[in-house]
Amino acid sequence: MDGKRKADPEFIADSSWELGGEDVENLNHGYLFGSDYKESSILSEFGWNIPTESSGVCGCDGGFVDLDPIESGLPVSSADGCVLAGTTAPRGDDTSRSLEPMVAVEENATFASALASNPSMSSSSSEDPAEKSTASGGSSAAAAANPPADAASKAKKKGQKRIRQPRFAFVTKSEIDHLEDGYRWRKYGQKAVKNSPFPRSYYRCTNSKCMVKKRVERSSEDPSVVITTYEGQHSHHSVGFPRSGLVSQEAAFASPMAPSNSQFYYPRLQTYPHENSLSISQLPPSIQGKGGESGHKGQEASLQPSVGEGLLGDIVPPGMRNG
DNA sequence: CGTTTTTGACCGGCGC
DNA sequence: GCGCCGGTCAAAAACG
Repeated sequence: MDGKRKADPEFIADSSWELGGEDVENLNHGYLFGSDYKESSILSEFGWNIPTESSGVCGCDGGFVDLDPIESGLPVSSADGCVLAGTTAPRGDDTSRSLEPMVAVEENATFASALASNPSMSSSSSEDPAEKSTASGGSSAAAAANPPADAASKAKKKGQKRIRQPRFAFVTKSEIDHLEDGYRWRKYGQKAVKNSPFPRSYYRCTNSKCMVKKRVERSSEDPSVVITTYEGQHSHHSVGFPRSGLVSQEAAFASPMAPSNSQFYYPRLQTYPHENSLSISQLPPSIQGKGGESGHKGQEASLQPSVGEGLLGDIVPPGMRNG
């Protein structure tokens, strides 16, 4: 009707990156970044200091994969199978705009923790436009006070092009779409994705002052893969997330995946026996290829500590939790 | 009763 | 210029 506010002019709608189909099968835990950014840059923007050395979270050789989808054509996978997905490689269809940084994580949790280990960041990163000031419209919930972002205001101007703000995408193998990350989110929309049978869900932080948004979708190629994209930084503390099972899980994951020199550690994963998902590495070909939807948990159960409800744990980028 | 989810429609950008 | 698509809003419904 009348007032529909248009999308924020502030950010470009670029959801171009996508997981490489089969390549994703190997995805266990790794990090991926679009060619546009370098991991450090991206992370920095979010206030995350993740070591980009060669060791990543996973035990694989290269936890971090700096991919250049565009040029290489992507999906990259490390020898160990760490890997990754490509980002926006021009699929030919349409969206081939920009890439977003992507991180692949194993089951839900890992990356969260990893990131969590680096708490030093101020949310004052440079531009975190309050995402969209457009929100002014305020939907029902949060829109109340959006960060003053002057820039945002300006950027929002119609004539101006939105500044593309860095986004951080995580690829997780989980049956749960919405992984817990310590913050409360309110779903404000869902849309069918063109090349995927799975819809994409849009979430916004419930904190009235926080404009952080999150996009969650499943890979069309591999239903068991969930792609979570964060935008913006939280301007408040997290509500807290479950930390039970921390020890055991941590240990379990740590061994196999955490490199000794890595700063990452696998934190607390919560175990939800019934909800659990599968470990990527152990996915049967059937699923990997796209076998069937991941319908029920337990399918493959897992040899690894499975985390049931998607728990990202402290995934929240430090910068986002500054409050 | 308050909050969150669902769902259809609208807006803007981009490609053709 | 037109059509497609992603992203968001907002009213109603559902849920705790």
